[in-house]
Amino acid sequence: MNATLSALAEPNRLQIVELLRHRPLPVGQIAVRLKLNQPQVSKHLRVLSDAGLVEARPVAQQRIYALRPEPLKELDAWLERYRRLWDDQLDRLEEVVLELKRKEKKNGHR
Amino acid sequence: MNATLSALAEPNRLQIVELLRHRPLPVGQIAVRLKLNQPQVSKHLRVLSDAGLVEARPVAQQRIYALRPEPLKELDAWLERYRRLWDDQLDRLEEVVLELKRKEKKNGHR
DNA sequence: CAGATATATGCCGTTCGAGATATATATAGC
DNA sequence: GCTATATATATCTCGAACGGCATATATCTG
Repeated sequence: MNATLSALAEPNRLQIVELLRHRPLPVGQIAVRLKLNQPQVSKHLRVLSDAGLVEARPVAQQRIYALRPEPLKELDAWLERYRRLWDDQLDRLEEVVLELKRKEKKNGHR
Repeated sequence: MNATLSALAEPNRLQIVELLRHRPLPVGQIAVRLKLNQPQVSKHLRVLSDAGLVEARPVAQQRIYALRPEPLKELDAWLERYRRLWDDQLDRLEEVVLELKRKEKKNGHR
C-alpha cells in the first residue's frame, strides 16, 4: 500500500503508469515518449516493479514492461472505505465542534 | 493529484487520514493516539492541509482537524480509468510480445 | 569474435523530507 | 496581566531520492 503510493507519488513514474495503461512498451519507447534518459526510466521502472505495479518480459535485448493491476486494485479497495464519506458526512466537523463545546460547559473543561 | 499521492505516501500521514476517517480530532489527540511528537503532527497536518486532504476549525486554543473527501474523490476518479484493466486484459503482455515477434519475422527487425 | 543495440547498475552531487528540540503565538483562567 | 495549555513555526541534522554520466551486461548480427 505504502509502496504503491510512494511509487505513484513521483510525477515521472505516474506518467509511466499512464503510458502503460494503453499498452505495454519497451524501456526505450518509454524514454523517448516521456523525454527521459534511459537510465532514469530503468530506475523508475525498478521502483514500480518493486511495488508490483509493472512487470517485464524479455524479448531479445528488449524488455517489455506492462502494468500490473493488483496494486491499483488494492488502492481501490482502500478507497472503498472512504466512499461513504462523500455521501453522508454533510458536515461532521461542525457536529463535533458543537459536541465539544457542550462537554466543555458541562465539565468546566477539566 | 500528485500532492494527494505524496501526502498519502508518508506512513504517519496515512495513519492520520485513517484516524480522521472515523471522526475529526484536535492535534493533541492525534499526537497521543499515534504516539508522535506534537510538532511532527502539526507538520504532517500542514502537508495534508496543503493537499486539501484535511481542514481545521479552531475551538478555543484547539484546532479540530477533519478529513476533506474531495482529493480522495479525485483519486477515485483517476483509478476509474484503470478499473477496466482488472476485468479484460487477461494477459495483454503476452499478446503484445507475440505481436512484436510477428513483426520481427516479417520486417527482418528494422 | 567484433560491433551494435537495449537495458541495468554504480557513483556522485544536489535537493528534499522527516525527526528532534527550542521557541513563538494564541487562548483560557485566575 | 500572569500562567498554563494547545498549536504552529523555525532551525538543525540526517538519510533517502532524484538526475546525470559512465559503465557493465546481455543479446543479436555479421
